[in-house]
Amino acid sequence: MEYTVQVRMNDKLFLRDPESSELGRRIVRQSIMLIADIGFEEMTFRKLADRISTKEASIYRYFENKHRLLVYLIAWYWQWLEYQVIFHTNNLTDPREKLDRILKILLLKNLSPPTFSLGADNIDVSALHIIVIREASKAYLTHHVTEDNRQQLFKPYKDLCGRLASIILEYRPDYPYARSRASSIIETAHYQAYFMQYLPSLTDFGGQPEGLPTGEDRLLEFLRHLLFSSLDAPIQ
Amino acid sequence: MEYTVQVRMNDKLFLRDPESSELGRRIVRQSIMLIADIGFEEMTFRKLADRISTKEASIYRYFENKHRLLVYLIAWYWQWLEYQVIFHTNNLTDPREKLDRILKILLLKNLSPPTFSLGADNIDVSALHIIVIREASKAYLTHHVTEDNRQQLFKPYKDLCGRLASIILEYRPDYPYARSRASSIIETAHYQAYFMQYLPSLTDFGGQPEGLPTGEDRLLEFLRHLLFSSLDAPIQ
DNA sequence: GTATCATTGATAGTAATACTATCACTAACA
DNA sequence: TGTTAGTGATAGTATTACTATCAATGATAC
Repeated sequence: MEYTVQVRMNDKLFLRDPESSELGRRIVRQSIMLIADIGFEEMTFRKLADRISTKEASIYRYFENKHRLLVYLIAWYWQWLEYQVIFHTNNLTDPREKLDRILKILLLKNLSPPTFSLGADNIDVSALHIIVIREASKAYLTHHVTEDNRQQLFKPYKDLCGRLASIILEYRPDYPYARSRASSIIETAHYQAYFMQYLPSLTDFGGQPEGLPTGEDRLLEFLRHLLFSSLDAPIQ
Repeated sequence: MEYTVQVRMNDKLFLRDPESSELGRRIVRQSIMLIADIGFEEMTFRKLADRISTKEASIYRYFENKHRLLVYLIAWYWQWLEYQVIFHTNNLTDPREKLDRILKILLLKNLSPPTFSLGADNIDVSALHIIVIREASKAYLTHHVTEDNRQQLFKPYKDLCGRLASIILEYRPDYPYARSRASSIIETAHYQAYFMQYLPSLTDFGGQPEGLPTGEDRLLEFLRHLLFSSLDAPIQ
């Protein structure tokens, strides 16, 4: 039996629910491939329309504009990731283990099999992960953050951070920066992954000599050290 | 006597050196005001030209395109910041104190007086700081990072991170993640400052009740704790 | 079976953007 | 006095980010 857990997306994110039609699903799935491929700035609704043999105007019936489509994809990813977190930490009691597991999930390691991937069929989560790393900050680093935030567009990200923060507090109840710690470890994970690939001199995970741990593994080690050193240190 | 230390910018960043003419300087200074005001996406060379009473084509004689102008501004900021770091840590011997000082500089606290501001006259560093927080990542989160990187466009940022990394190693010679620690603390400083202002629920620095430290002060405390807990923790 | 309704295809069009090209003018300089 | 660099002024192009309209289609309701 296959479990596919549908994500309920905020309906401010779209004009017509893309999961409600075949065309809508193609828009979402193929936009992920296209953006991962050529980047968000270079992606246009015309190129996307050509790719899925439809018309620009049809895409506009689902998404108000390009930016909303990006926000939709990112929001979907965070909801998917929160589900992964819930799923993989559910049976754990030790908060340290939970945090450790979450770090791996952030790097898309030890994924649940596709059977359990959230949302309907065939969303390429790896491609989406690439997009999140390179484009997610563009979702909120805009002149209209406040308005977008008022429409709850960033709620999935906030929810994930909130969940992570509460596990941090399980581990260390008197830690005074739980929310900042949560958001900063997530951002750091993505930034370092990006730097590792494109600006490796900004990291310590550059070359991968034979027999040694890969960049990804060392990044994970770094994040672990970063997170637990801050949570284990005395306050003040 | 006034010291103005000229920044020598990478000449790949511009077509004609904007510091070499009055118009060029107006372009740089007013673009800072305009971008800080309306955001990078909304800024156009036409609006900028109108603002300084020149023509679009004249701006294109200095900067190849909008993105290069952004990269130029960001690069200028990093060079300015590195100068601040050198200046303010020069007389210190204790690496811990140096690091502490650098965190303040990252938040633009305890600035050197305008007398010592690097570069020619009247660059509004506070406005530029706002731009760096909101737009700096757009300088490298592009599809053409690799090409831009090959042209050394990000050298100022790398230099700053390198300098910070070497001070980290002064403080803790066997710390294995000096470069990643350097880049991540800088990114975290900016992200948290942004979140604090626009998405405060992602931080712990939201409301500022009377008599308590301001958000900025608590952010600084957080960064201090984050940095030193990681550098003081045992490895493995 | 027919009305109607929602969805898409197809075409067209607009305002703005991101440039490029050209040429005349001016001030500096050689 | 001639040359040149820099700028102003105007014009123009390709593309983008949309909006509008209407016909074709296929499903559903009666």
